[in-house]
Amino acid sequence: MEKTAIDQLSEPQQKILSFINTYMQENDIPPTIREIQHGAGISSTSMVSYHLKALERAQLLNRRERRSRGLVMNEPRRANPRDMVAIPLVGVITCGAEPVPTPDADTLAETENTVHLARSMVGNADGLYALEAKGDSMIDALINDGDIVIMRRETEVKNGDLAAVFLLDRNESTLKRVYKEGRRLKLKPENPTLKPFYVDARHAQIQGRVVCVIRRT
Amino acid sequence: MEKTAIDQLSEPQQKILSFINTYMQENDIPPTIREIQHGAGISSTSMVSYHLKALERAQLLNRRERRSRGLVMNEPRRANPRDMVAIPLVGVITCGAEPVPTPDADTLAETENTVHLARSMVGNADGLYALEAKGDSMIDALINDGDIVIMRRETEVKNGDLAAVFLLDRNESTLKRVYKEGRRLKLKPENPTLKPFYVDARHAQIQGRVVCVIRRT
DNA sequence: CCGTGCCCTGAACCTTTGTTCTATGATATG
DNA sequence: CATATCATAGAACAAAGGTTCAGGGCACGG
Repeated sequence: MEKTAIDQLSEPQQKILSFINTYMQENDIPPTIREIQHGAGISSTSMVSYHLKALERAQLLNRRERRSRGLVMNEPRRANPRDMVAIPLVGVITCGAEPVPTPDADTLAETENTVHLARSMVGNADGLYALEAKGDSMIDALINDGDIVIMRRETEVKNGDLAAVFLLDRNESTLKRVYKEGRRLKLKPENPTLKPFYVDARHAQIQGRVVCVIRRT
Repeated sequence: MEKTAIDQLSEPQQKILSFINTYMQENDIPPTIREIQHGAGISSTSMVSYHLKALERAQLLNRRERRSRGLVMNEPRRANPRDMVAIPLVGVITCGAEPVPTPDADTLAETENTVHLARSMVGNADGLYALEAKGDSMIDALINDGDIVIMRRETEVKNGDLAAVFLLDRNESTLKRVYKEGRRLKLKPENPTLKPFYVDARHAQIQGRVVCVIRRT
């Protein structure tokens, strides 16, 4: 029974809470005491302060003392909103031929198409870019036409990582799980019904690691 | 050549920009002028103001006049941070037997595991829940062990939607593209190398629509 | 040499904003 | 009834915070 009884808050407190929420929706930053006062129809700043203390006791928000706009909402349902990453959608993976494009700074700057993901899904944003899969050729990586592949530009990967590998002798790139085995690489399709195969490590070049695959339907 | 040349900003301006970014990462709200002053090692508030004006001209940020913490970052790479959805991870899709769990309000409230996605990826948050795929049995839907499937609870779907269908006669559920054809349903595996098959519409029950599939590696 | 465009200093000014204090009812609580 | 406790009003204070101004140095091209 110790859950925060959001329903049995006094009416002004409910008003304050909902005002704060809509305000933050619109402005991205918390309101000031006086903005709350007017927005929630409270008569004085001291009353706002009074109610805020109550809401703080009820664990519905925290405050940073004496900082302007020092409200911090306690909403477990909402992740840290800053934790979103925009990933540039820089190109297309086609039949496997031609190297998967690895973008440079210029192409990144020109990209207007982006994919948004929570940072918790992809970690650090450095070197991330997104590719759209075209055609059925990536089927052995369980990737379908239209899927979005999130890549991180890297030249080395750990054993078992799913990576984009450019095969010099075939002049094509492919997405496979990579394992170093002496001076050759074992490339294992993501599709468990298919067999792995092997290439000379000197004829393969790691282009990036697959961080995430997304299929929108 | 009219692109915002982020590289040729003066050193103090770069410092200010990067300070604002780290500050907002940590605190969720923009810094004050004086916080910038100290954080970026600027000698006076007027200098901060001066540089902020320059950055504003360069379209790198906007300001709300005379509002405390009135900075608004202009980062095309960052979406509206409020547009993130937390989706409860309610269960597991196993071998296909037993219905895919469709959560009720209670189980939703108890969920502590959530998947965060940009609203732009999934649309409305209503009825969304997430399932983790276990085993290789979903291979014909191009879904692998460990993949996260984002579902929206629905009982009707449009032709061609990827949906979870519970087959009464086999007592199992499966993810397939669904097409109505008279009084039977065509169920088409997501894997283009496999053939579709047909079931009597009265023996099939739509449980939800697949909104998105996510593979983290 | 002079204007122009930066970058900078130091200070002052005034609004915004968080906090606090006193006084006043209303409502129980014994 | 006396006395806590809660909700409220109004005002004032002090600190935080945004803005502005007068002035100085430095480089560079006319």
